[in-house]
Amino acid sequence: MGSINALRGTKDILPAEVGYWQQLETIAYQTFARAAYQEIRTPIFEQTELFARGIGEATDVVGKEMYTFTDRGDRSITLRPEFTAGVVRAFIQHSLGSQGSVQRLWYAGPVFRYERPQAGRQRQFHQIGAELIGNGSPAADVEVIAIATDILQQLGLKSLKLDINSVGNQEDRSNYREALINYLTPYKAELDSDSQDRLTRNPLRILDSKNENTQTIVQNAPQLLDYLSETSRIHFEQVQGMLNALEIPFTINPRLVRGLDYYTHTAFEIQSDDLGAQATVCGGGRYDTLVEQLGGKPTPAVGWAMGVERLILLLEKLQTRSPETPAVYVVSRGDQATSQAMVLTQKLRSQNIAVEFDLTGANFKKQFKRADNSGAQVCLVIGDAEAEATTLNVKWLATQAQTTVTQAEFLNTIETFRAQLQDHLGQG
RNA sequence: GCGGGUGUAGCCAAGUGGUUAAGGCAUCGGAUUGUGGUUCCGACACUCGCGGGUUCGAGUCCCGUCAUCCGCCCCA
Repeated sequence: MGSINALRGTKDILPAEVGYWQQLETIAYQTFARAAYQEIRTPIFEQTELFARGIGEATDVVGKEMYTFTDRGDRSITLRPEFTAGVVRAFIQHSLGSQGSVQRLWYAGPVFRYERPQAGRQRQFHQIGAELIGNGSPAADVEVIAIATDILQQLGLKSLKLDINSVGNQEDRSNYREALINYLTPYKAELDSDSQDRLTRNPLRILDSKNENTQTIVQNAPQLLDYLSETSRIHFEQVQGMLNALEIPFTINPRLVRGLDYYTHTAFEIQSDDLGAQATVCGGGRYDTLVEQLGGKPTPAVGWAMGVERLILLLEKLQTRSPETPAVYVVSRGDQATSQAMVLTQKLRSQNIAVEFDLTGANFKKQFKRADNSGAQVCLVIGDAEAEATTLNVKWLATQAQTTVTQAEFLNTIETFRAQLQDHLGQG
């Protein structure tokens, strides 16, 4: 076949499933609006250095998953592998925090990672996320988590688990890192090969290895929570207290270590049991040093991102959504009739009634068959005879009841017609 | 990047080296040239993801490649 297909790891979102996307986007948009969050849109590509510095050179995302290329001006460009770095860059560039005010931001759009695709993992995928920049209180962490759980709940997604942890501040973490390396080094030979590599590069990630042997070794490792400073511990406890007050169930997972370098203090993840290996549906945390790291003033911040495709997978399992159907199907035959029918159709549409117009001019049998398949409640029919008399037939498909009215009268009583449609909708 | 499974029409598929590649759904045409959801008839894969090889003969076996799925890694 000489035809061209969508690239590996990319997908077309077809009409049959786009309803789920719209549902998700609508709910997210309304939830953000209620919480006084404003949308921000940043470029899809940025200087490579932004991500290298922001996400961390040692991370897998930067090390092996970025779509990086050189443009015609010899600049190194990268398709965004996540939103936070770009949003923070915009925050700094436009001095959004200059008044010392809090910025509550949300975003939605595609991101790109060069990975091997599997269920719930694509090379171009979509995220919806929130960033609260300029406030370091535990209440900020909780606000952001509450918005995430609110959205998921409105989507009707049950059996999701919220895990939280604290990775402390940078000092806590470097102390802990040292302790962990000291503990693990004697076992080095017994660790799985991935974990051996991570021992120097990113030892905290060894904690969540899936290798059984590694897990038994890690059982007795020192705990990150024991290395938290007084202020870090208090912060974490306050977060937990407020989550309890909001009756948002959570589990403390001391092994939860997120893969991006910028996290401090609170880290959290929301997972589903119904997605196989790619279980995380929402991930986020606090990142108090990132703004400064990217050249801004020291500014605390917290945020999360949701994976849209993974949520859609869950929604599809949960619901059978009927596709959008028109209320009215218009059938016509003959040039004059078709012209009159088109005028009627546009009038109805301008009155906010959903109308599908049959363009085929085929015999009435065919057109009625399509009318039936369309799911419309009512058929408007204009043939040669009706065109001659400037009338039309109104046929209710469920009852087969058909009446003839003049086109002028039909347009004058369009509100009555709409009410009849509502009645039929109501009977469902 | 590593390990394993799969790939026949728009969709679901039968096919286990031998004449013209079952069947179902959907679609289109007709029976019924102005009225639907039923029924009946007909059409719909010069070819089995793509390329090469073995063989008298390949959808079927082998190699490569692409895509997809599962797991690892990682993340949303």
